[in-house]
Amino acid sequence: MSEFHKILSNWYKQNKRDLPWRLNKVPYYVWISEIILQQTRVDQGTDYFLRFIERFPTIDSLANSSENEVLKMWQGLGYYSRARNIHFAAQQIMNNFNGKFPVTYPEIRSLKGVGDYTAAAVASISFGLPYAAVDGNVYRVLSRIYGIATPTDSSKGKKEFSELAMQLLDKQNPGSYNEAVMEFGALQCTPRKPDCSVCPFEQQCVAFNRSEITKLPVKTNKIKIRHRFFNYLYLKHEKTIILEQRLENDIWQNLYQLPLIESLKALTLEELIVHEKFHSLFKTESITIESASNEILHLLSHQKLHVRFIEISLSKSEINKNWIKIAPELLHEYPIPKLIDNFLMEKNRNKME
DNA sequence: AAGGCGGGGCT
DNA sequence: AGCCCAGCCTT
Repeated sequence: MSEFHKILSNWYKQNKRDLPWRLNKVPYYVWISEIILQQTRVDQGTDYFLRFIERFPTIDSLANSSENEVLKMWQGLGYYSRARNIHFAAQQIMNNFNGKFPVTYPEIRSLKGVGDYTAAAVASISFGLPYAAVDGNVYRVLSRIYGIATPTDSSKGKKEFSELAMQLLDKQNPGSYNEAVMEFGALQCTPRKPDCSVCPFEQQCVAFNRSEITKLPVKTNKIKIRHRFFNYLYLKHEKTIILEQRLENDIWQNLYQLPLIESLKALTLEELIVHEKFHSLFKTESITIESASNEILHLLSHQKLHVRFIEISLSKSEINKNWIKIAPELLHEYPIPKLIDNFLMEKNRNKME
């Protein structure tokens, strides 16, 4: 056992967390946990994992559910393509692998939503196969200990780090090795303010010895924020409410929302009612706005949404084709962005009073 | 190679 | 306000 493995495994024994997907390494559970944890903190994903496997205990039950049901379990977690891909991949397993979770790296990698990282994680943790999982934690830990300044979001960097990770991999215990590096990155070698005074790698850590902890890892990517203006219509028709599905290739794809008028800038109510999209939604001109909320700012990683809710009473003749008319009691069946859900919950609560 | 995709926590 | 999180897919 190399010095690196010795230090790491010793640290892991003392600091390993009890996480639900570590109790039972069946591939289905490991797979679901890895998808949920993509770009998602353990604290945020844990409850989702427990609810997901309770609702869909087997690959078969997942494959035979509707996409709406799967998206509903994902509501509030973000990056919803993960849920759509999980659903699709469950059907891949039923159709291509006879309902048995695939047992080789290339087969696992062929599942929709499973990239190099997730394939390596599942293959090593569930099947003991010698593949190094390289995630954000691994980039950070290796870049610091070995003093590597190659940008982790470049193809050169991805290649360099994955090759180093494969060299370091403990091929006798690839699963626990991968888990240990990631756990070390998550708990000890943290992105900001790591407590290097209690780090077992303090002696050999290149970044620490050069006082370059805050400089590593290097990322070049700079994200640009796009501003968007959403005017949501809360249309009341007798006791029902109106939803529509977002089918565009955009945020919240396939989730449901209130009918939306997006504009290029913030609109006054006067500007809204003469807006082209507003007119195209309604057959008659006699629409009156009952009330409108102030602008709510909703922040996404790449977008800043300026959102307003417009309340309108509707006559029956004005139900649009693409609109779904539902009773409020059925809202729990529809996957809805958290932003919309919060608004509707608030409306419902007021009604109860 | 670059851009798009959520929501939340931390500094 | 900016960065990051057990990344992946599309163009």
